[in-house]
Amino acid sequence: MTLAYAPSAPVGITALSEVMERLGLRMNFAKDEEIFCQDEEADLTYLVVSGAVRTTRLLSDGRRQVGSFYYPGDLVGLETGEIHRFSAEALSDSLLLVVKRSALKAFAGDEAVDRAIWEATRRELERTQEHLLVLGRKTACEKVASFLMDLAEREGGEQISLPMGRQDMADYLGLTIETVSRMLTQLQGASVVEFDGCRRFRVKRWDALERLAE
Amino acid sequence: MTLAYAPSAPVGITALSEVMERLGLRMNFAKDEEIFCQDEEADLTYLVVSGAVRTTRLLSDGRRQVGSFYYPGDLVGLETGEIHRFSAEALSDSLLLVVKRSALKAFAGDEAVDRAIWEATRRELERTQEHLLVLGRKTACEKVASFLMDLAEREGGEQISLPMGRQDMADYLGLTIETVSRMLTQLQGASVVEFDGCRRFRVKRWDALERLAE
DNA sequence: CGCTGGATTGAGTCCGGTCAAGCCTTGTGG
DNA sequence: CCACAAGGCTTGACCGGACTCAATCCAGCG
Repeated sequence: MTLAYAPSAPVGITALSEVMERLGLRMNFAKDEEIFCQDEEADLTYLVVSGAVRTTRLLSDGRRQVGSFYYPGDLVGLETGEIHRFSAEALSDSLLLVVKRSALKAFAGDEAVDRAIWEATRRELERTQEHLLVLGRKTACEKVASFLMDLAEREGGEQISLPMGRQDMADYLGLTIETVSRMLTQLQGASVVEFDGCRRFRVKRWDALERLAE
Repeated sequence: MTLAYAPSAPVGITALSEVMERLGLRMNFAKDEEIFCQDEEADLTYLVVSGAVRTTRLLSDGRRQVGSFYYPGDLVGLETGEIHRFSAEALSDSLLLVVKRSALKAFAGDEAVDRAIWEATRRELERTQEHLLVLGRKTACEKVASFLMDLAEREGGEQISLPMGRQDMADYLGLTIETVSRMLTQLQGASVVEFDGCRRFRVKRWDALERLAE
C-alpha cells in the first residue's frame, strides 16, 4: 500500500467528495490487498476513486459471504458501528480517498456532508435488502441473471466488464463457482448474454434477462 | 384497524418514543393485518408498543421473503427511501405509535431524536447484514439454530416464545416449513432445545446451540 | 367433544454441491 | 514471437441436502 497527501486538486463532484478531497489521504491498494478487516475498529471512511472494492465476511470454517461490490463514487466503511462487521479488499489495483470519521464528523452541521452520508447509508441498506431477497428466495439461474442485470444497469454501456472473478460472484450469490459457471454457460446458450472472454459480456436479449431475474 | 389520539401519558423511555408519544397516533392492528404495503409511499414511521411485526417482500410468483421481525421498542418503516420496499404486517394483535416523517423531521435539530433515528437505521443495517450471512452461507440446521439463538438472546428469559408461525420462520430463513419443522425436531432430539407446544421453547444446551449456529 | 388450520412425518425427486478432469487465458521468459 | 507454466474457468459424473407432495397428527377453540 502506498499513500500520499491529497492535493487540493478540484476533482470533487459532490459536497462529500470535495470535503474528503480536502481532509483525506489518497491511498493506493493492490489487487486483493486488504483495506480494512472484519472485527477491526472502524474509524476510517473510504471513497472509491478508481478500481473496485468487495466487502466479505468469513465463517469460522472458511465459508465466505461477499457483502457488496463498490465502484468509483461509492463510499465504503460506514456500513457499521464501532467495529467493522465485514472486511474490505481491492478487486483490482485501486485508488481510494481515506478520511477519519472524526474529521468528517467535525463537518457535521455542514448540511450537505451530513446528507451525503445519510444518503449513502440509506442506499447501502436498500442494496442489502435487495440482496436478501436474492439470497433467500431465488434459484441459481435467477441469482446469476439478476446479478448480470445489476451490473449491466449500473454500467449502462454495450460491453459490460466484470471486475470480479467467479469465486467472488459465487460468494456474493451464495453459490459455488461451478454453479455460477454452469448458469453463465446456460444463459449464453439461450442467447440471453454473450461473453467475450470471461470478464466481459453484453446483453443480447434484455427482456429475457429481466424475466429470468424475476 | 382502530385508532385513537395518543394521550400525553408518560410511557416514553427514549427521547424518540417521547416525541412519538407526543406527535403520534396510537393504532391497533389485528393479527395479520397490513400495516403498510410494498411499493406504497413511505411517509409514516411506526414504533411497536406491544405485539410484534414482520416485514415481507413478495416475488411475482408468490415466493415470499421475510425481511425482519420487530418487537416492542423497535422502529418500523424507516428501512427505506420514498417508497416501501417491504410490506409490514402484525404478527399478533399489536399496538403501534404512528407518526408522520415530516412531523418527525420538524424535530430535526433535536439532537436526541436525530441520533435515535440514526441509531435505529444503523442497527437495521447491521441486522440485515447478519441476515445475509445466514441466508447465503448457512445450512438449514445452522439457520434454524441461529434463529433460535437470536430469539433467545433477545428475550433473555428461561421460556422463549415464538410470536411467529412456521411459515414466517421458513420465509425468514429461506427454507420451507417442512425443513424448519424437521430441524426443530432434530434439535429437540439432540436435547439442544425443548419445545412446550409449538410456540414456546427453552434452551437446554446453550453451548451446543452456539456451536450449531456456527 | 369434534373441527379446523397449523405442524409434523414420510417417501421420492431434483437442484445445486462435491470431486475430478480438462480447457482456456494470461503472463513470463527464452 | 513462441513455449510453457499457472491459475482461473468450464465441463462431467455423481451425490446429498433441501424441496415437493401427501398423509397424519395435534393444539387451540367453539
